[in-house]
Amino acid sequence: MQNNKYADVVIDITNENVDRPFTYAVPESLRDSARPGMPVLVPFGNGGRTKTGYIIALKEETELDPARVKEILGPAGGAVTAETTLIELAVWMHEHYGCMLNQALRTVMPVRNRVAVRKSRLIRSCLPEQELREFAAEMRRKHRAAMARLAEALAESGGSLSYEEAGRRLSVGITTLRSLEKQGVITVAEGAGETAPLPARPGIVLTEEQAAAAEIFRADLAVGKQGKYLLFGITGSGKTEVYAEMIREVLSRGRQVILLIPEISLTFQTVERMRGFFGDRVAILHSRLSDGERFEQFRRAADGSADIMIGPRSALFAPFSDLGLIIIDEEHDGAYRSDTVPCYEARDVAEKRAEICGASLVLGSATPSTASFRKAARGEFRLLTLTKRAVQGAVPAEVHVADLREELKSGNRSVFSRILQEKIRDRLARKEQVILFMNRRGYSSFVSCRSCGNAIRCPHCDVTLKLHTGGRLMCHYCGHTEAMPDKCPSCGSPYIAGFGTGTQKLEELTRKMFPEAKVVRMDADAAAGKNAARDILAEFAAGKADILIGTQMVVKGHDFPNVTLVGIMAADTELYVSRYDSAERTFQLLTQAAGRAGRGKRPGDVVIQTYRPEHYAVQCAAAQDYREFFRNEIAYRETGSYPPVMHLLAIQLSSMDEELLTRAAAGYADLLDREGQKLGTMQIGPVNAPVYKVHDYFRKWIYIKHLSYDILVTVKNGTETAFREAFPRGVSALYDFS
DNA sequence: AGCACGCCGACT
DNA sequence: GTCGGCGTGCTC
Repeated sequence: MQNNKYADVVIDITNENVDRPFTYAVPESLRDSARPGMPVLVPFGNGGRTKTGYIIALKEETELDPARVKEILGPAGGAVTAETTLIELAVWMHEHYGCMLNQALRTVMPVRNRVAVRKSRLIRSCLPEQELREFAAEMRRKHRAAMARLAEALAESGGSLSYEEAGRRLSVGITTLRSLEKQGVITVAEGAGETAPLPARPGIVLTEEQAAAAEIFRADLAVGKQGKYLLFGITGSGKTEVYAEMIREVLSRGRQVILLIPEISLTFQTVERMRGFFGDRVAILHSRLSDGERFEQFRRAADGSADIMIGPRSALFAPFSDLGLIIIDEEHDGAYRSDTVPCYEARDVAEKRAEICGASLVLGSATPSTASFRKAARGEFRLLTLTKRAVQGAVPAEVHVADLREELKSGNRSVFSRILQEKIRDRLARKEQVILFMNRRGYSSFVSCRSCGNAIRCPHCDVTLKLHTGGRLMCHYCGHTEAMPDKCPSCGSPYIAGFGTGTQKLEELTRKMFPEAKVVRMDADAAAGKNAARDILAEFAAGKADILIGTQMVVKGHDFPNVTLVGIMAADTELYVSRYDSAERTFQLLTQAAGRAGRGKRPGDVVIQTYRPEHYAVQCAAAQDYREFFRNEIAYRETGSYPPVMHLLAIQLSSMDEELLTRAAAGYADLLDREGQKLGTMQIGPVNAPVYKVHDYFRKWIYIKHLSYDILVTVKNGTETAFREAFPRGVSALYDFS
């Protein structure tokens, strides 16, 4: 039976009117190769213009008048045919996120033209090229350290080591080892080698806990069960080794694996270790690959020359033919949420893809998202726990909370609490290192006039300008800069000054307070300047500086064994942001920052400075008690009817015309009200976005809540068209479900 | 999204 | 008289 005469093709045009399949005839030349998931060129419209489309189904007949059916012109270049399972996934995304079919298809197509235009162009952060170079440098350092350890071991063993012994010393896999042997660096003892071909057995020894977690997974696989797991393991408990063991199990059954990581640059270590374990069977995606390089990585997944795809959320769509496992590392990370249409959450899409493909799902974190931990608590995910540090002798840091209100009362007006000052002095005396974490870059948080109180604002955004060193004022939302004026623009008074503290001012204050210390700073400004990120971090890692000051950038991933003190200067900035998940974000940040101290064998200290020491996010982070945090947080979500207890549809309306936006938002709210009456939704808004104007665009939000996710999708689909008809231009709407 | 078809104002 | 405005309507 030749079921391929006609094809259902979704045209790549983003418009509701054409958001459906069109039937085309498959030409003789494509009868063999046409498959669902294939990108094709087709004539479309009265003008017969050529458009790209995606075959989503093949069929033998059509009810259309044959004279009206046009023929596919040929395959569209530059893309790999998607797996049929990915088409199913795209259809699900279309329904689940209320986006158009072509948008969903574009998202799952293995290679497409880059369209990743951020909807809010925030300040450029650390340059990716620099990040990559920095990682390369870090890897070289790690390699050197490993070689030193190995040399020591070799000397002890009299020159030859078994693979297993060498692997244990180095904490690496056999593939690495083989290449070392080739280079003549090591000699492997007779008969000690592993004979198994790929997948290579990772040359690691699991701790009891790690082995137990891996064994639960293995036992499920052995009886053909594709489970969903939450691997909840404290910082340093060795989740990566467990992943490696799980991956090995799945590969040995001839199936493929996707490993998602939040950002390649910050988890370079994980990537390198996986490459060490599994060698050239690993394909890697990252943001700096050219289209051709991306294409190559996806092609390797499609043609079977790679079994493991590691990358950010787009790696989720790797075109594997028999996907057996999806792992999401650091599953709580915000980078797993797409900020372009469709605004999908990689965790949820991964769960769906795993279901479609009959694959297992593993989410891993030291601070699981409230949503995932709730699923584990309700038995939807199997909870696997790692409670002990894998490194022998590593001690968890001791956490101190400094109440900044008390400091002020006692007359301490500096940004350093007394306990932090004391501990910094102690570390300087002991030649140990310190990280100071400050969540605000720039010099001052705003500049205002002492005479009239006027604060200088960005002309394009609804925020104050931040003072940076060199007398420039900068907008952290749109990047606008201007010179610091010498008198108040509104009253002419010369008494204008910066208030509040940013990283640059903190650097200055630190130098003043600890003149003997060598201080370096690492934030978006420093990383973009001539002192590139890698130089700063390399300098610090090499012990050439005593104190590192930085934003989030310094919190993630980096491992500095000589750091025994972390100071979190203002732990509560996030808590003042009106988002239902700000406590969760605060807790995660504090826990992660605390994890930077005491990575080695020396005991570490963390000082959390805050105006809200009583807040449970601060308390639980200080006590390093995730479960207690979860209990508090889920209770808060229940009382506020927030996700994951109820589902939330956030509709963002934006326009350059404020008056039009106000009318459109009111009109949309009416529509939603009428629709919602029938369906029993809760509605909030329209309200102005927390930052009302960005880049000259005004933004308003409308929130809809309901216990049923599907009801929210129904509401969206039932009102969108009417809204577009009422306000055809000048206002854009963005839909975000959670 | 585009492009065609279709009914009303100021220009060669 | 015709060139051209952009309001509906359709695209396999």
